[in-house]
Formats: sequence, structure tokens, C-alpha cells
Amino acid sequence: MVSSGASAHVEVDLDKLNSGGNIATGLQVSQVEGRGSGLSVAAERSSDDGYNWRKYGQKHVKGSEFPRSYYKCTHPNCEVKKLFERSHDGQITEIVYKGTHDHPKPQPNRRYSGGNIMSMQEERSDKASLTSRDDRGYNNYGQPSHTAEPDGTPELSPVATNDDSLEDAGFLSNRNNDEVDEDDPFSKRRFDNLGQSYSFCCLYLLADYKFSVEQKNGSWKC
DNA sequence: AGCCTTTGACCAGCG
DNA sequence: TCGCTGGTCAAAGGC
Repeated sequence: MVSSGASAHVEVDLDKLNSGGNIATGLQVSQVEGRGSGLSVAAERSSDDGYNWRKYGQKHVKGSEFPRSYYKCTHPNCEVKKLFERSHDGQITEIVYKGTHDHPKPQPNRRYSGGNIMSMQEERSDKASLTSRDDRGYNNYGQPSHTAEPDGTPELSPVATNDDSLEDAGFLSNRNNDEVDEDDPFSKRRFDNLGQSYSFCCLYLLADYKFSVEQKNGSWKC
């Protein structure tokens, strides 16, 4: 995917990534502040976000240390997909969402026993902290996130973060602007265009590990 | 019985 | 045009 020669060597400094070649790659990377806590939540199940997912494939992609798993939302008429990479110790290293759910969560209490909304909030908080920089996602195809559907049809909800609950929480209307619009100009653009459409929003989570990132010619290699 | 995961094969896009 | 790579399909097995 992202590969090139080497020059700069940094630890996972996502701000750098986001402000640097990362934009060029359209990748969204998030630094883990919870140091595994949040990620372990995400790693619990593929359906950690409350939706039901069915795995339809797994691949070991070049440039990635770990195999990438592909999931589809099992909800009829919902074509949301997500893919993530999981490290050998079971932690999610990257999560990418494609599309957005246009349906409510199937059974919230399926995970959150008793439908504990606080749990959801907590998890959202975890993820918010985890992904505060990455949910300004851009699609993963080298296109800026503000890219609309080819035909301009806003058929998809504009936001696909790691957690749909963001939508429930009014994410669309007013979500942590201070988080998203400062260190990445794209983020503002993205949210400015929420009313329009996005084909994809991608989210990357970094697990509880570090890796090196190298940059050359605007490309990044981990 | 139904759903999900696993896994190899196939297909399409790109350089 | 060919090879590589990522994404998807579908059969088989397990829970």
C-alpha cells in the first residue's frame, strides 16, 4: 500500500503523519493514548461498535505486519464494511470503516449488558481519545475525505467513524471541533462538508505498540 | 438450524 | 501485456 524508501524515522507521531505524507496517502492513523485499554475494547470483537459484522475475508497485505480482516455489516441493505489489522497479540492495529450505517444498532444490549449507555459513552470516550485525530478520516484510497460520491449522490451518511454512537451523540452537528480542526486542515474541510457526502471515512487505530514510520516523496512506510 | 469464521481461489486495478 | 497487490467470493467447518 504505502511504501517507498526511507529517510525520516519517527515513532508513531500521528500528528506528523496526518500533517505530512499521511494526507497524501489518505490514511488515518491514530495514536493510542489509552495504551491498549481502548484498543483492547476494539479488539474484543469485530462487532465492538455495536453492529453485527460478518467476516468475509482475510488477507495479509504487503507492508502490513499483520493480516487484514474484512468485515461486512450483516444488516440487510447495509453495505458498510470495515477492515482491521490485528497484531499477533490480538490487538487491533488499524481499523478502517467504509461507508456508514443507515440503520440503528441491532441490539445494543448484545454487548453492553443491560444496554448500559454509560458503557457506550465510556467506550466512545476511549475511542474518542484514541481516534480524535484519526476520525477526521479520509478515505483510504488516496482521495481526500471530502470526495463526494462520483455522482454526487449523498447516499451515505457523512460520517463513519469507529463508533456509530458518534452519530447518536450528535457527532454530526457538533463534535469535538477543537479536536478535529486544529492539527489537520482536512479535518475541517471534512466536517464542513458533512452535509454533503462521503464515500468513505476511514479510521486507523494503532495498537499498543510502536513502529517506525519512514517518509519519502510524500509516502509513508511503516 | 442458523450464523460466523476460516481459507484458498478468483477478479479487478494499477504500475 | 504481464505481474503484483488488494479486495471479494464461496465452500467447508465450527459454534
